[in-house]
Amino acid sequence: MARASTTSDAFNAIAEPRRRHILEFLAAEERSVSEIAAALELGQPSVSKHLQVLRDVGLVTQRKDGRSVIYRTNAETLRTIHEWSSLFAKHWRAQLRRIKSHAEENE
Amino acid sequence: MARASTTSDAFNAIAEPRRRHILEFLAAEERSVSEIAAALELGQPSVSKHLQVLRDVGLVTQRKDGRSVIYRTNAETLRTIHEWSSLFAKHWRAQLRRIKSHAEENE
DNA sequence: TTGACATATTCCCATATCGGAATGTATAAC
DNA sequence: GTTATACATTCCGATATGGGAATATGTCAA
Repeated sequence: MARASTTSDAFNAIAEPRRRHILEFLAAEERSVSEIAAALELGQPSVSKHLQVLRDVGLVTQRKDGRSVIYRTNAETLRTIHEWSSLFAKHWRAQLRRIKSHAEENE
Repeated sequence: MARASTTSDAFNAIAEPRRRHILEFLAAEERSVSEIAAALELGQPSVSKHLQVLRDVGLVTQRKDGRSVIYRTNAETLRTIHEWSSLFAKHWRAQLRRIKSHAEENE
C-alpha cells in the first residue's frame, strides 16, 4: 500500500509547505486565488490545486465574488490540529522544567 | 517535481496516521519498539521505519536498554507544531464569537 | 561458540503526489 | 455575440511512499 491520500485529513493537507504558506497568508484576511498566487509566487493552476486540497479537508472555505473566488481559513478544522498538539503540552512543560533545573544545578 | 520528502520536517512526519498513533502511545510513557508494535498491531519492520522518520525530524529520541531500544517523545519539536497552529487561535476565537452571537440573534 | 531475541535495513511494487502545459468553464466588459 | 479575465480541471512525467518479506546487525543466555 502507498502513502495516505493528502485529502484524507487536515494533517496530510498541512504536510505540504506551500499549503501552510497559503494558510498563513489567509490568516490575516481573506484573499482571491490570484492574490495568493501573486503573493506566494506560484502558478495559478498550482494554487487552485492546493486550495482544492485545503477545501476537501475543511481547512478553508470559499466565496464567489464576480469572477473572483475568495478564500478564507476555517477556524473549526484548524482547531483540530491545535488540540492534537496540545495533547503533548504537559510533557514539554515537564521537559522544560527538567532542563531548567538541570541548568541551575550546574551553575 | 514530486511530493516533498516525509523526512523533511515534523509536519510531514505527522501526516501519517500511524506515526501520530505512535506519538500518542508514547505520550504516556517511553516504550520499546516491540511494545509499540504490539500495542498498535503493526509489523516490527513497519514500526522501525516509522520511528526512523520520527527520529529524523526530531519528534522522538532513543535510548538503548540491553537488546531493546526505548523511544520517547521530544517536547521541543512537538512544540513547533503547537505554535504554528496557535497562529490561527485568534481567528477561531473570533469565528466562534460570530457563530454564538448569530445564534443569539435568532433566538 | 551457538542460539534466541530485539531492532534495523534492504528490496520490491502498487500507488499517491506535485508542477507545468493545455484545456475547460464561468462571468464581466465591449 | 465576441473577447478578456479568473479559476478549475485534466494530462503528463519524475519521484516519494508504506507495507511485507527477507536479511543484516547487535546483544544476551546457555
